Amino acid sequence: MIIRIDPTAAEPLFEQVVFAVKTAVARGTAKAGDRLPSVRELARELAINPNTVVRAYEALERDGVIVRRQGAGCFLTGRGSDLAGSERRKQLQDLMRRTVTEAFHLGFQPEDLRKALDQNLDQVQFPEPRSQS
Amino acid sequence: MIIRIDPTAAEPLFEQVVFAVKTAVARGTAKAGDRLPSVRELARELAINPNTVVRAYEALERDGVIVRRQGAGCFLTGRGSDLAGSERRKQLQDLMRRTVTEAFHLGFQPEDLRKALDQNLDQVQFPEPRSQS
Amino acid sequence: MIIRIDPTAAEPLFEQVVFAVKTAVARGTAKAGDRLPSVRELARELAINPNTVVRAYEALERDGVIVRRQGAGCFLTGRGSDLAGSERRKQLQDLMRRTVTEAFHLGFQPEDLRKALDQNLDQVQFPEPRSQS
Amino acid sequence: MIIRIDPTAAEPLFEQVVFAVKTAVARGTAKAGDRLPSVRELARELAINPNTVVRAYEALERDGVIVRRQGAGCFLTGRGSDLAGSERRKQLQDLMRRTVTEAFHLGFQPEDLRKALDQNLDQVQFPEPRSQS
DNA sequence: GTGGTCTAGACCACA
DNA sequence: GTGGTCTAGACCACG
Repeated sequence: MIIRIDPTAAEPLFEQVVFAVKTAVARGTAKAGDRLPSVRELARELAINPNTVVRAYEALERDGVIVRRQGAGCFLTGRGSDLAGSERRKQLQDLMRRTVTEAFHLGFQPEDLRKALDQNLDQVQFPEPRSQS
Repeated sequence: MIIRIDPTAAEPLFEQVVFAVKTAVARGTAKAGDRLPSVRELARELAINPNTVVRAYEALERDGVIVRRQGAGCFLTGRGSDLAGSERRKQLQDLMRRTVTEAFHLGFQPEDLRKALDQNLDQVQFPEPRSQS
Repeated sequence: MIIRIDPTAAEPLFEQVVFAVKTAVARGTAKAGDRLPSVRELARELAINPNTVVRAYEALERDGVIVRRQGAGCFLTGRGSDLAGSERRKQLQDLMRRTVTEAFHLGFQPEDLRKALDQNLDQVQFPEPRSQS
Repeated sequence: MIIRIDPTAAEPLFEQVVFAVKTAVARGTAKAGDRLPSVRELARELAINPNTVVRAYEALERDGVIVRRQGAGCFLTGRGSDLAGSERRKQLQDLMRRTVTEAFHLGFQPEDLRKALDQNLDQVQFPEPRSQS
């Protein structure tokens, strides 16, 4: 898995790592069961503090994206959010509401948003929808 | 203008205020020229420190949403963003990429995102697209 | 980077800091990637309150001159302004109109202004104009 | 003399009035000896508080642009700054240094500044230069 | 009355 | 250690 971060960006480094891993999973670059680089290894690669990597992995485990197995390393789970349905729904709403509001203030029109959404959807490998449920 | 915040939320108080104002503008609840509550007034209403409101209003002015006029008050501008086209474009991409990635990890499908987008677009009063100018 | 301020001047302290940093960048005394003094350090040096430095750094970040990175420090970007062309143009006009008008009332002649402009241009390290890109 | 102000601008109203008068003088729209509108009259015209006009006229008198004669009104002087030579010089330098520095950070090149200066000089009616002195 | 600036001092998040 | 947020309270400038 290739993880790249921009040390000059305003976003905290550990969040950049978290987002990079999530992006890799979403794009299909990494799959369930894959092993993440060790904390020390990734810290060296990215030239950042190991504590920063630890914090990123903690956040990823909290979000259910990885599991940390003592001594063995960190592994990608089959993306599973263990949130209740109502909470999941609310999170999507919050994300989209924020995006739409900010885009409005940037002067975009509905069509711009729909186009941007479709472009980003194209880059993500969604799983086969489970017929019902 | 009604502004509500949640003091228990993780999001900083001043950012909650910023977003509340932006939402009000986007929904058409507040229009260009409208005056915002005074710093002291809003601070009292929300039971927060006046300086926190000041920071929120500063951020809103930075984003071109309001102007602050000493002695007179703070007013909605109605102007859009002053950013260059390339920067605007990049910001929309970042917003949408983040939303799509997070939604993927929450287990949503493309259709869920399209539906959520449309629902949120319905609540926003977009300006008439200017054909020329 | 040497930053000096005059506590007796009418100009707000944080604006003096902002201008001092911008001047250092313009003169080539400080370059992209350079780290600014930490908030506490500069506050101690200038014998002002840390919050005043924070306000200055916030303004510099708003203007795209620096990025502030939590836990790491503040760094010069080297990026230019993100403003749209029309807004950039307007700001230059406003600056120059103000200068010409005030100089007129100070009794200067056009030649004095041209000379003053050239003298100041000499002290600034302008980037190579990019022919393409 | 036509004086117009923009109540939505960030610049304080009284400063806008001051600058409008100075601009009128510089452009030759108003000449030495001309009488300014009375405080009440201008306040009514601009729909602003009379105290704001009073403050503007005080500032103009302080700058030597007008004289206020009890009972008779305010009159334009033949633009005369009573500053010492060194102080005059310093003020021009400060104005130009500020303009050049800000323009640099807006991404302009020396040629842009020279052009902007010449454009603004063209609109100002400079007096015949006194041969020596 | 309004916002603008500054100080003082606290606690938290990031590297 | 760094910056980020929040509180408390002062005094000044503008309308």
